[in-house]
Amino acid sequence: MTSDYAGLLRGVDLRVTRPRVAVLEAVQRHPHAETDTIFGAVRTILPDVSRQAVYDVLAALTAVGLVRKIQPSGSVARYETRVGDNHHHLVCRSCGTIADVDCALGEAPCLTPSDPVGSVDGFVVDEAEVVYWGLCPECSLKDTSRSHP
Amino acid sequence: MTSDYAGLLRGVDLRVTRPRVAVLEAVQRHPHAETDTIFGAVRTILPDVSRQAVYDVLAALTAVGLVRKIQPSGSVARYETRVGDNHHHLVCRSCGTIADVDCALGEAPCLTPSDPVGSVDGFVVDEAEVVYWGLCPECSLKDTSRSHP
DNA sequence: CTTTTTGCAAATGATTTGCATTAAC
DNA sequence: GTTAATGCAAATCATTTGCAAAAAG
Repeated sequence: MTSDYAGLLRGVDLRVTRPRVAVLEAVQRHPHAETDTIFGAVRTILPDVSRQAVYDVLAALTAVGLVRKIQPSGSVARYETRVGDNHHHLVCRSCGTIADVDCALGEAPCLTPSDPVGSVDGFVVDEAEVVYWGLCPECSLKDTSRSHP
Repeated sequence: MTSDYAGLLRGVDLRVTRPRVAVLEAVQRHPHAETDTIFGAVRTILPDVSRQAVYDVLAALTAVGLVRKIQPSGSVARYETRVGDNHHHLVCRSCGTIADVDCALGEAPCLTPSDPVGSVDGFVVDEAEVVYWGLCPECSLKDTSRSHP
């Protein structure tokens, strides 16, 4: 487990502050959490951090690549510390749960989305983002074939 | 070209109203347009439609599948009339332009995203949404290797 | 005529912005 | 001591909601 958060911050030339360490830890512990959850988790450790500080920290961490921001269609922003590898997400239409997928879905091979994948119609593509929509295990048991929760 | 908008509406049991026809036509003429653009286009035909009516119409049309709503990470909602086929999108990081991609990117095969693609980690997946991020032809000429516009 | 749509106005809610204060280095 | 981070308050802005008026079938 990478838990030397201070070291991570220094490694990217960011000042080590308690809010930053707390946010990093919160994101690590709550993968795919939205800001509100992260804010709550941070507050249990540092009761005085402001919501804006959390936004700012998340933006800073995202900018340097220590966390990844994900935001499937219209939903609120979510964050994860798993970065660098190119992985995708499964999103539950019913409860919003997100799970990681490595790259291949069943038999289909992935699209090698990391570094420059080439050009399409004159576009220079540098990333392929894949979101799989469906129902998570719990919801698919409940909702079997019904229209809406 | 499908331009029998009234017929399309009747076909899905939606009442034929001028705002609806105008919105359908506007989305047809401005693929990937955001609500504001659609609103403007509709207003050139029907100067009295309200913004809320446009939102409502778009929601209704989306619900019955006459238009598709797309919303790449955090950006505003956009709409297109190309529905039913499973196609993906190229999004320009710099100017926001969106282009359609059929399914394969260069050599990589697609992931057969339309109907049930199976289950992953207990998830029942019904759709794979792919967004290719990069620079459109114009922007890639301008921005060649510079950090930010 | 009955039900669906539209218009209007106000609310929501996540995120951003500007500036003074404070903490890191 | 400087510069970068934080706190605070107010602003933004797309989208939603609730209800009365108008139009479609």
